Amino acid sequence: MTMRASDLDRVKALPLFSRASPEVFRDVTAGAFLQRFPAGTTLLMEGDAVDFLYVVLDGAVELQGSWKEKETTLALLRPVSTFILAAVVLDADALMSARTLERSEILMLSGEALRRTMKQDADFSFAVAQELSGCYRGLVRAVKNQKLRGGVERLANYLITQRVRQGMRDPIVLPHEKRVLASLLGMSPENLSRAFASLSSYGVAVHGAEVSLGRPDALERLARPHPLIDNHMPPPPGAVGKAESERWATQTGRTCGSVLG
Amino acid sequence: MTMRASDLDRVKALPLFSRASPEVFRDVTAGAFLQRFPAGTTLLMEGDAVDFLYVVLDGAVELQGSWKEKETTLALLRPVSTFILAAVVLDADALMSARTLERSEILMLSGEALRRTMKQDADFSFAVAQELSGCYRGLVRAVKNQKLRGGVERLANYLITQRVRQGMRDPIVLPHEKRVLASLLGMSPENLSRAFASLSSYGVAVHGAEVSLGRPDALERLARPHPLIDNHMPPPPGAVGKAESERWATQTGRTCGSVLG
DNA sequence: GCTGATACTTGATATTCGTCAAGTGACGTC
DNA sequence: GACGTCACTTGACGAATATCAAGTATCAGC
Repeated sequence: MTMRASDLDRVKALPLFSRASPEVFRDVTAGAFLQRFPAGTTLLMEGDAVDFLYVVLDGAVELQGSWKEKETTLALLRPVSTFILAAVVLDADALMSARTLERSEILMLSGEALRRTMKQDADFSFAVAQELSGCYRGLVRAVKNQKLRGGVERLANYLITQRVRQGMRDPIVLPHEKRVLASLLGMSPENLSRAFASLSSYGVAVHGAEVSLGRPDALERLARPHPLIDNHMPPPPGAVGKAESERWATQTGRTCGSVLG
Repeated sequence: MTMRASDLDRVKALPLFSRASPEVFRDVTAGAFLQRFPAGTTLLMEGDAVDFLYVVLDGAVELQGSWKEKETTLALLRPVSTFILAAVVLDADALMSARTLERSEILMLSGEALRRTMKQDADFSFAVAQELSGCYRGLVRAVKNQKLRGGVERLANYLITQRVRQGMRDPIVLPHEKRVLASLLGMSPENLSRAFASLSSYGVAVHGAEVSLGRPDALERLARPHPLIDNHMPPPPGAVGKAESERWATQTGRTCGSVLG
């Protein structure tokens, strides 16, 4: 309801739907609705039944997991991204919570309609499988990043990835609060500060959310970015999904959440 | 070639294929071949192009990722399991290496045939999407396990999961070498030894590959297993896939690798 | 301009974890 | 039966990381 045509176009541009026939797109968006949420709203709790496929059209969403009073960020989503596709396909409970980091516009598509459409249209099913494959590979990268690298190395690679995504501009700007970034990188906020400090000897200078990579070459020798972990990409010409991203191996997209930042 | 009918039956029983029509199953297994490998054989290297969907029919396979001379185990596979489905669907390079831990029988299905069949049959495509969703959720669990728990906690939960899978028998038997287990749990072999030692105060006694959980209740209070991380399951009545496993939320299967052990 | 809240930083300390080194034990070969 | 290999264990040490505490900075609201 109350959905701009331009919003629908942006959804249609997602790799999930870009090759779908008009009928399939109509079926899948039937009964969909657009909703605005303030910052800090919990959209979904771990363990909840999942009835919708969510699409972030504006704002920012954090996916997090928790255990024993501890929380960790699993992914940070910016427009245009979908999330919890896997739970929708299996009609299962959510494995992570989702909360808005800013005031956000979220499109909600009926999970039941999505599953029904999949069973009727092989091409659409295939597109969903491709999307899921991209998400899966994003997580494989995340596990490798987490298990093989130390905190400083994760930060260094994060900065290099951001530099590529932001079109090689020099002062890159951190897209999220540092405490959220710390959680994504798997460290305490205090340690993130110290990690930034220890990167100063490689030319990194921090001023608020602006980070200048003074000597990218030196930083790169430390970070040792690797295409099978970091999935660099050119600055998004259009909305690109994880599946596309994974196929070209030199891009990364928005769909399903940039698990590595 | 030289494939027993019972082998084909076991493949057909995989959730990926169990609901497939005879024609679909014929198409997907066309040109497939069965191969025997000795222990320690590398089936696939990180970065290699992936031409086949692999199915472990006998033996054991380790999936690992590497960076800068370091390696880590991402999953351990026992029969009947498939692997690198995501790379096959996207026709992309492998993000992990695969090597046999024992003498193994591996069935190799043409990736091209699989993709072609998916585009022709919506039901099969849907089954693939379900399988991928299960694999994705397995990885989400793995990331949460890795980021939220310490080494001893990961080991304790691993032991509890094994106990459930092995039908609550008391001396459980570790299904893999301790060094491999250590890599899966994200710690050094030395630290795994120490972690076992520190669990002795909770009743855990180790004799070679046999581990007795003397006081499971005490261990459980330390481990705090959680259904949104650990995916316990009854001992496999038949081959069950990650998708099924994820749907019922109280099972776990073989397909795509038991990422949590 | 003051004030409170919040994010961030910095230091001190404790815990976890990896590495190096030595030693034990099981197993297979000769 | 002696020997070598390899997995595993144990101890000592250092590096990485978390935690607690205090201090700084920024910003919104009064």
